Amino acid sequence: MPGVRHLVLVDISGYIFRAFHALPPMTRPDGTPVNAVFGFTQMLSSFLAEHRGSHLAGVFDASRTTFRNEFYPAYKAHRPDPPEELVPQFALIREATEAFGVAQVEAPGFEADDLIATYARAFVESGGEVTIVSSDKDLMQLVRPGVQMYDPIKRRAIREAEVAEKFGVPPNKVIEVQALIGDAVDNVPGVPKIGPKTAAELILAYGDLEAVLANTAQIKQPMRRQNLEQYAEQARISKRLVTLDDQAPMSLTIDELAVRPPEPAALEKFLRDQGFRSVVARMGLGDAAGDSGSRARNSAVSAAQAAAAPVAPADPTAAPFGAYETVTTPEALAAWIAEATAAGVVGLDTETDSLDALNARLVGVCLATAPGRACYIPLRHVSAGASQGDMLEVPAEAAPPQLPFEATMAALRPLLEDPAVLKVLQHAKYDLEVLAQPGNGGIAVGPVDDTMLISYAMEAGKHGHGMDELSRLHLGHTPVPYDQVTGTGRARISFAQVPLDKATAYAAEDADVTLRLWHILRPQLREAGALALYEQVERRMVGVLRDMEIAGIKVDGVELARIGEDFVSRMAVLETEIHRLAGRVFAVGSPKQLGEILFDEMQLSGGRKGKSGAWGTDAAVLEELAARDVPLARAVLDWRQLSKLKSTYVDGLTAQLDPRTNRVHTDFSMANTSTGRLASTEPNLQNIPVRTEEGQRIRRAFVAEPGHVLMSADYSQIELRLLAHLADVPALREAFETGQDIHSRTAADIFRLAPEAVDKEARRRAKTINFGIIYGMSAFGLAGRLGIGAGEAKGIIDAYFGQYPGIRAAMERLKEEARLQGYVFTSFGRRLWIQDIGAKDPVRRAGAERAAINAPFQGGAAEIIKRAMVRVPKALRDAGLGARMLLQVHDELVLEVPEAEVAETAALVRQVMEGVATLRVPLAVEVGTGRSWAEAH
DNA sequence: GATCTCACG
DNA sequence: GACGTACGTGAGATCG
Repeated sequence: MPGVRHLVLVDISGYIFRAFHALPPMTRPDGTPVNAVFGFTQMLSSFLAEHRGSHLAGVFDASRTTFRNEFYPAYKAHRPDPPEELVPQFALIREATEAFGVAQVEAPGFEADDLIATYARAFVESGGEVTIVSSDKDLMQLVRPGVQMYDPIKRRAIREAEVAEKFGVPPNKVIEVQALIGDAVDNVPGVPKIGPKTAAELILAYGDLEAVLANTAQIKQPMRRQNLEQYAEQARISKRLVTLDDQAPMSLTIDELAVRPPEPAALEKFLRDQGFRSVVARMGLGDAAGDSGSRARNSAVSAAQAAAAPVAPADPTAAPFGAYETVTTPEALAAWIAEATAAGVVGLDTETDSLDALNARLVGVCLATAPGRACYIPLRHVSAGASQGDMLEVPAEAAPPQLPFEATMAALRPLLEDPAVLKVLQHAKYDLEVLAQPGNGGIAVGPVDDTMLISYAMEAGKHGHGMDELSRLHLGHTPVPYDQVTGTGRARISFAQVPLDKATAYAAEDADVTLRLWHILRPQLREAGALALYEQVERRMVGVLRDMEIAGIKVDGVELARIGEDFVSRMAVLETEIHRLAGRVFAVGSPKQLGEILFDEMQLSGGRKGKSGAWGTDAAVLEELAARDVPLARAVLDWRQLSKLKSTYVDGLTAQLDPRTNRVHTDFSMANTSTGRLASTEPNLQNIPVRTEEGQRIRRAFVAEPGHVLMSADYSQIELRLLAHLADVPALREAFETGQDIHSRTAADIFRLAPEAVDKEARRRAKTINFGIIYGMSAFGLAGRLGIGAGEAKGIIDAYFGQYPGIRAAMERLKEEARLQGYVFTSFGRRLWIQDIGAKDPVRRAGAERAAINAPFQGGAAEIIKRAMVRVPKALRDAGLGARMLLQVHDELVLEVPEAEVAETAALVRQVMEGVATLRVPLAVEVGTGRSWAEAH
């Protein structure tokens, strides 16, 4: 607010250590570690963008010894030296502070905390307000009216309520409580056996430390009373140690802390020297903010917004919902198009008769130009009574009045393709595919923002990203449910049959909600540190995946049918055999009946009941029985394999085949996984069989068009490379750098074998543990998988951590980070929220900790391949090559390549894929080609 | 609709 | 001392 004096005090010394431990290692191109510097610049830039005060200072610790050591020499005495990787960062952070134009405050003999106390007091006395940027509990004693704290990592304010939650007492009683508790890390002794709960209880009961000490006689617990009496003096010393001195010398006057604007050129130079291009872009410095298209858009948007601002600065949460217009005249249409063009940013939604974008018919289009202001343009509605079959030839008098399709799309095209008008959609890929179809206008919509992806870029794993959920979350509004408009089950009607008033209420609201969400979420990208991820990865993936889905992949349906017949006849033989071995006829596909036969009727041992009380009969159980010569188990395993392949792949894929092209088109979902991976549905083409001979036959049915081959390019050991990078394991780095077999190398290291002495079994064990590590596996889990005792497994794990000590530390760091913040980061800065990390149930919490360990590896790999997917199509175009990307399977890209261009394409694809990230280890890509996917692999 | 099972990385 | 035990997905079948 203008006129209010507001001092921001940044506890830089405190922040440095926390950022160093919270962030994954990062280095400058010259090898200097810079993760804390990066965290600091990122924090400072986003904090300052949001909360610029009138006065600003960065506060540092000047020296290790302070006035407290004079009366208590042990205070903070055995603090370890800062980690080697942190030392060079101190000076850089000073430079950063300078570059940001932030005044620096320090004083010999005083801690940063004392200076913060001093400046806060002085500033409040002068009538201003103070925000302390820190999460240090020792500063919480300073919170009071006019003084608040702000936790820069959790990004939340710390006021009286938060302090009371932490200490159980109000801020003015914090030092009393701390005096009793002490602090092991800082060597503040406190009173033995008194922890946070007891201390708060005592202080609440008696008022302060001296009152507690004066009334020990009343304390019922003998040990507690005795400790309080015996260590009274120690408690008094503790109180002096934790009490901040608000009369420290002030090296700068308050006036000298008045905010001065940073010098952009100096700041940009500093940031570029560190390689922090994303921070440069985020701060709008220099010319790093994306391609020319987005610049054109940005300027157009800001110009339009500036023009529109005095007219309708509608609050995205406050404007009323529901007053929408149905557009049925050319004049109204022209007015909406003009309004949207002038606004520069427009909410857009399409209504269709199918969720399958490639076969959907466009039924209507919605535009939203401001919160609460939206319209629906019906195009292909039919009479409510018309059945689906009538839709194409419905009598003209039966349809509601609406604009003609072709002319309307022609009128909309300039708007939808206007590079100066940003189109905002929820789940843009769907609408873009619909509109790209020739029968639906054949419009190439752009530029586009996608609220679903904006949300996903910031909060993957925290919640879903569907429109209804986002609307409830951010707007506090539940949109009209789709089912309420069309009905459900047998009574469900096509959207084309929905009467125009109901259709408008539903459809225009979607566009309205989408635009409102954009107004709220888009500005958050910057402060969430997710802007680069969104702009450079997620946003560009929309078009890439649209093209892949439209391309599809060819499947030999005739071959599939042959395979199916073979499977059916073999299943029949097996079924007869199974019934004979079981002694009676039963449904082989029923796990319930199978369990009863094996464990009740045949009385076999080794059965396990699940939580529902049913016998478990999964493959692990049956394999165990088969190994004990139970022929029924083997027969069922064989039957199940064929059954799975037949129903899911032979029949499932056949049903999805487009009969005109013999291709299947999957739908890649972009915002479903908690790790940043894609998922593939209807059909899922990311789980096509590969591991068994029978499964390979399915894969052989995926083929290239004549004159082409399929090319498979997959990242070799990408997650283990990320492990070597993230945990910085010299042995693993060396192995990857020199192209050794990573599992053999691990075997040699942990079993202490000469390289030539590593046999298959040793390698297999090492492989199991290597993968187990990135899943957070326990000794128990390893024992189960290796079929060895828990003791032996523990020995192997100990040997592993002994050889690769960085790994244990990295695992602990990830768990701690997740516990502290609720999320972890990938190496590329994506935030992945970990569900259940704060769960009371220890089993669920342990599961969440494993997820926290796995997430950066799975998520990091996902991000690497996404970056490659953004670059490969452009590289192919630039090189004049005719290959198309068809599929992504987590670490693999499948392309369809003209036969004559195989060698050139392979080299280019590999070069792009290997070059998308610079880790401490090289990326390696293996490329194969063949007529079928099986051969290419 | 919940549960089990199994296909993939 | 007991608990349960490797991460992330999607699809099909059975059963209540």
